[in-house]
Amino acid sequence: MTVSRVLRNRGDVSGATRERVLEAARRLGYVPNKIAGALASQRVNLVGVIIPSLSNMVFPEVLSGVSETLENTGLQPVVGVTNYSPEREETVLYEMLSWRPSGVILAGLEHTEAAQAMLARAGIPVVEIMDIDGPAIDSAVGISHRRAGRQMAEAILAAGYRNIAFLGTMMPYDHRARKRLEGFEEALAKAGVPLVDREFYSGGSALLKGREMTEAVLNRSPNVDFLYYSNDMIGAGGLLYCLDAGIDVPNRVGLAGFNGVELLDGLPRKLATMDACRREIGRKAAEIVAGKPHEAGKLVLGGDVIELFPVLQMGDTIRK
Amino acid sequence: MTVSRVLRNRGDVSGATRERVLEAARRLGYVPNKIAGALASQRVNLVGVIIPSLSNMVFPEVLSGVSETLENTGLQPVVGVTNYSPEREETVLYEMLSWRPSGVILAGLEHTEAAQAMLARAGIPVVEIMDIDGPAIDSAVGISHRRAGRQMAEAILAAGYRNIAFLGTMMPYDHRARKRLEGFEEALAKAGVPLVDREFYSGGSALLKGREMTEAVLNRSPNVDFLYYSNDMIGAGGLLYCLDAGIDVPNRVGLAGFNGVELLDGLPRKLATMDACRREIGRKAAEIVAGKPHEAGKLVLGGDVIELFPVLQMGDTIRK
DNA sequence: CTTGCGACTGTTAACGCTAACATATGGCAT
DNA sequence: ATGCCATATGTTAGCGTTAACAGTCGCAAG
Repeated sequence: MTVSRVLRNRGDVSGATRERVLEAARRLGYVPNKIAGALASQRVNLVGVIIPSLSNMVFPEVLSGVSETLENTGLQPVVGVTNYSPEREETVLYEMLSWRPSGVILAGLEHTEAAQAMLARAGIPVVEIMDIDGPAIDSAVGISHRRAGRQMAEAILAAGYRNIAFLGTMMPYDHRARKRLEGFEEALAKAGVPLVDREFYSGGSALLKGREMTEAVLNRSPNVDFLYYSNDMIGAGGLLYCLDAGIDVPNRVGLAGFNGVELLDGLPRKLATMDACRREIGRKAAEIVAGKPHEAGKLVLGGDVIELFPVLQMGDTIRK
Repeated sequence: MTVSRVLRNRGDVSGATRERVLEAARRLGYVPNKIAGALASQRVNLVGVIIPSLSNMVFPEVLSGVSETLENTGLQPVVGVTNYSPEREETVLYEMLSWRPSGVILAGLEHTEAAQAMLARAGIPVVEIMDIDGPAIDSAVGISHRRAGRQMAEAILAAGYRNIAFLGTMMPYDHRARKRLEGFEEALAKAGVPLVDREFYSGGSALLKGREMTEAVLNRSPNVDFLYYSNDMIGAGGLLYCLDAGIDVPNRVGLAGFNGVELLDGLPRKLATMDACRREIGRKAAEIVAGKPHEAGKLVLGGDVIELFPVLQMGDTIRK
């Protein structure tokens, strides 16, 4: 018990004993067994973070926000990756919940029924991030992708473009890209402007795909004067293609992406985009998880829904 | 006990009972408590993976390799990020070991003394990855960065460049970048060619930094005819800068990076680089961890050291 | 009819900690 | 001296599983 007290800095232990314990622990290379500790205390300092992918820069940045905020709370993030598969998400979630974490942060509002049931019964704070266009299980932090799509459409229309094409991922489970496109088309429709062309891809180097898709669209639909990309990486590829091909950007063709990735800063011309508040989302989500247990000891049922507002960055690829 | 047997598919249970158990579990939303399970069975299906960063594409790719291989073994990776800080690595490692994982995979051969002691005493497979230029605690999978630096230097010299500059990260703890530079300079020295200039950076958008550093170096040392970058991202920035500035690549100035990132495929010209075998390293490391326990039940002491050999890709930025 | 065995289910004692309570020890006011 | 409190340490009983072993039952072989 005294050892336990020393190692957790809890309760009174005399300086001399504390020293003796620490010295012995050091000498023996003793590492406490958190498994036993967690079982006994019914407390686990882990927070599950479930995201679709690590290979674009967006989720790692969310993760940074989470880690940053969790750092001083004694909580530790444990990440799981789903590859945009709902079944995989369910499995990962089950695995995580079986370790009884103090909270779960996961991307999106769409989950399998079983996953939703697990989350609802888990009795811990659950924060769904990135998206707020839909009902949340508990808390949510994110932006409205539908609104983001609308806003971009409005900006493009205001700049006078009328022959607009969409280029994006094929992933059927990238709900946020889907919602952006929906909002985008909705705003176009309201102005009586149809989407002239669309092109989808999956896998591969996004930058390269952006080039290829852009070439394909411009060849197929020579009258297109604006390309809206579902993410900045393919948008950057498209921009590089246009510059190579000597196409006048933004006069002959305008371009816009989504996310506001750092990479764009190094490009010859700045791509128009909307920053998705990734780091901020991570921070806020972590705050919710870290803050919840304090609230009167008993878990509050209805969670908070925090909407963030991405700002449109016009860059150099939409004509003024 | 019967429930435990059903849920783990172990031992004999009649079909009827099995069904009843599963149905009850479903109805109650029962999620087994792995903490208790792990304590009782002394088995934990987690593998700690400790890496310096998630924000360049290199470690996420290693992670993919690890996950891929672990997928069919019942083991689950748990990642920890150190931000290139040895102290943080020590903390993360301590935290991980306190959950008694089945193995640890961590980047690099350089660790604090305490961390080395913990690893040596942990009694589990330990795989140090990315680098093999130095003594390993147990197993290691990686490439020789010193050799990689040498190889690149030799290729550059063979192409006839003589006024060579190095551009890289400042991070004092990026030992692998340091070793590459050491190997590079060593090979140059052997040919009697000194490094003409060097420039370091830290933080910020790598692509943008690459541009800025390249501009700075070319202004400061106009006679420089080759730029060796410590990673592909800044190399790509440099390449974009040169193209923008109308500098003849590879004749007036040659360029080379390191890593072989996918991004390069989308660039207007292909940057010379060396692929660091990232995914393969992840796979091999995971195989070692997954394979170890089988070996006669008792942990083998001396681990394997697996050297991989990166291939030099000349791209379009070294003259033939 | 007994024996033995396989299929199935149950019992008991850990696993290594911590919450909660119990017990020493010493100082200080009464 | 007495009681009382604070400080310091010890004792006990779980936490929810699983390993190991102990039954029970039915059936086929001897």
